[in-house]
Amino acid sequence: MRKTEVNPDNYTFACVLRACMEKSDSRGLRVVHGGVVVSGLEPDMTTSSALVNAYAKLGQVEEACNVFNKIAQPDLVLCNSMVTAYGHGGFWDKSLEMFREMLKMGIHIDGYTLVGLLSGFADPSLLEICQGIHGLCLKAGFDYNGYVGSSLVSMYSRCGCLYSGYRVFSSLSQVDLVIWSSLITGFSQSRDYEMAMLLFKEMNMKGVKGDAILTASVLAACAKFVVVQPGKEIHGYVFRHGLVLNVMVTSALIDMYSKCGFAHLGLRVFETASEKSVVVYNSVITGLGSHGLASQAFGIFEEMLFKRLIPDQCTFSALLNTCSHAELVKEGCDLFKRMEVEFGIAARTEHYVYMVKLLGMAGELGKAYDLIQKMPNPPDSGVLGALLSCCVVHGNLELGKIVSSQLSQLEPEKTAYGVMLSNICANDGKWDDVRKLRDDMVGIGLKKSPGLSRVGDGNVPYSNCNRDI
DNA sequence: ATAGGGTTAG
Repeated sequence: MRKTEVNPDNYTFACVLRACMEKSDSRGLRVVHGGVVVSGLEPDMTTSSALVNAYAKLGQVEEACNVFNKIAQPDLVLCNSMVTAYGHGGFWDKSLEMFREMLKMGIHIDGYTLVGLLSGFADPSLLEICQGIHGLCLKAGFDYNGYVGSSLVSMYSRCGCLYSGYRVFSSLSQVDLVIWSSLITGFSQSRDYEMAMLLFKEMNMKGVKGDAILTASVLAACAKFVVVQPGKEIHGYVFRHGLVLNVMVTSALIDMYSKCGFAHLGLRVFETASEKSVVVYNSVITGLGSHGLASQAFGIFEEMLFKRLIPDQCTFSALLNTCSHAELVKEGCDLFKRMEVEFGIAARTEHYVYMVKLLGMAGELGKAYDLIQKMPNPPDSGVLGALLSCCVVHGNLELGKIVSSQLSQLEPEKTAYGVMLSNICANDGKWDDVRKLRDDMVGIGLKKSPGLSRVGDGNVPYSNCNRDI
């Protein structure tokens, strides 16, 4: 088009911007934005709206805001885009402010406005505001709107109030797949796995067929709760409903089998899959690695490189996890270096956790401590906690004291760290030190609540189960 | 030209 006489107009740019958004192409987005600026076209609602959406989707809310501010009299669609941009960025307060601004300007809100606004609320502390918005949805007559309905259901589940979500669900006159999906996913994410499975069955009985997103989500619930039987049934469901080719379903299946202890079944799903994404590879590497099958996991990584797939941070999490399970210290250190040098991926907190576990469990506590000192950001409780457990395993009281004092500064009310430290003394028979440490905890008003574990009997699924048993 | 549910990672 650029090589012909035909010039792009605002709508052309909006279409191309949408493509950049769908492809998550930040560079392309900047280039097209540049094209809009130099095209000589007046900044208009259509392109601005597309720009706001694209920047927000790629996490650049500030840039979205800049675009928005250049328009003197934004219309409904442009305002909706901005409300949604703030909502998706997690800036619920700014989203709400924008919403109020719209009302002040006399703009009549619609379903898009409410969906955008609702998407920003994700914390139990915001429940009252959420209820207010819910009230507004009812008063403005949007209770028939399926988009608003599903947003309300997932908003309530994000705020930890799932039974309010269930009431919204029950009040809807038309229930489609996405609304079912919001509800079922909500229950499985709130750890109410049994309810999630029950609703999934009920949905199927009503003749609604699950799609890839919902099926992957239900499989994730099976993985989280370590129940292979329903997982297998859903594997059959996947075949019957033609979902085998979907990479999301494939990775969820691999993960489900691996988490339930059947790494070989996960591997079989992997081998028979025709479509394989980076996530599919990551899932199978994680599964094999967690079962100590390091050489197979490395083999799959090689295959991935051979197929010219680009490994991501998660791939290296999986690989480092593999090394720590198989006590492969040298391989782990090499991979940690390769990740940055060869693949340009900066080490994140979880990568440091794996490295600490790898070095620490091998008895290289000094090296683990040195590595932590070199972290770009100060270590959080996850990294330090990993190091403290290694101190317990190797009976290193000296380092254990240093680490646990750093931990108690980060999380003063957590009692487990003091107990771990006292266990080092107990293993060494130093009962006077044990008593002193325990007395100190009581002295500052800390009380260790006893641990509780529950085991399923093989037929009855675990409820509230602890996977470490 | 704008909406809703989302697989892998401590």
